[in-house]
Amino acid sequence: MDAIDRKIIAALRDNGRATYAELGRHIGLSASSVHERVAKLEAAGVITGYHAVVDPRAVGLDVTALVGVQPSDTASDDAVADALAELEEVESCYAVAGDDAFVVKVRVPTMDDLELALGRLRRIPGVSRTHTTVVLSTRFEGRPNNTALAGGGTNGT
Amino acid sequence: MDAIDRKIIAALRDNGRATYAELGRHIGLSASSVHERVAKLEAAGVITGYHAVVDPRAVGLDVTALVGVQPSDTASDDAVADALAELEEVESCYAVAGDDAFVVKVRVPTMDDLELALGRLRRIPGVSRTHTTVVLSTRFEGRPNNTALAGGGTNGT
DNA sequence: CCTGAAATGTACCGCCG
DNA sequence: CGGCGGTACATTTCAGG
Repeated sequence: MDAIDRKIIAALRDNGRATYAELGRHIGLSASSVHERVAKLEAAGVITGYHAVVDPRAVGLDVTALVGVQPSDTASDDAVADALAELEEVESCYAVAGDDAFVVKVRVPTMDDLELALGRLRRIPGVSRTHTTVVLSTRFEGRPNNTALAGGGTNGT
Repeated sequence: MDAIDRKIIAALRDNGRATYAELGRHIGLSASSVHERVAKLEAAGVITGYHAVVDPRAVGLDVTALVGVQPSDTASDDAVADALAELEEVESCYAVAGDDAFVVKVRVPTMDDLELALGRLRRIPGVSRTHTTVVLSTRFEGRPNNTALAGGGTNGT
């Protein structure tokens, strides 16, 4: 993982559909070399996938909420996390330090759906309490973070 | 925005580098038709971009935290949001209802860097208080949510 | 890491239902 | 209007050096 890999990663994070030829031109490498490096980055698990990003509101997901989930002592965290993963409305799930065991991001079409989703959350065996923070607006999200990339990386290999 | 568009969106969210030919085969449409539909979805702002997803730990971002930010009364929320956007460590920023005005997701290499980042956060003019929740593990993140896609769409046009 | 060449895919055209 | 086929062009994806 050298400076060229970091450039490739930055470029692909910016435009996941960039062609290898395009990347090569931008970096000063042949398309085949870029292809080979990308394949290695994928195989090494550095690049985990490519995804189209869809405007949530354009597909009717107008309500976002961050929900703290507090399990009762009787349930294992893993079991609760698995149950959370079953709920389609739960987009992300973090195990956290602090008052709650998990914080999840929920996205639903309407407030009514949020109420339904929270009901489903609370019906999960072992969930004793939820603490909901409604998102009023998303200022920015999933922005590239090159702190480590620029700083010269760790050695994954 | 019909059922075919929704299939295309779902497929591209799953694999953002899928070729038009591939999408066409999977859906039962010619590559040119898929190309035209995707172009329209991009122009309409439904698909906002394509991005490679990088394993944060593979690039040395080992620490994640959710930070509630409480501005003082003297600063406008927009000014604070702009200042938050200046910090590279801040990956996402949500304006929220509740005790805090914003919740931001911060990613940094180490705990020391988290301390530094929180210091920078608090030095933003108008930020009076921060409340940090350290993420112990990311169970899943940015998962597709087809609640609305499946449920029949809104009319963006 | 590059060159070269065959297979594949894209992008744009007019045409059709 | 949306979908289809065809074609020149670009890209991918091998081989080998």
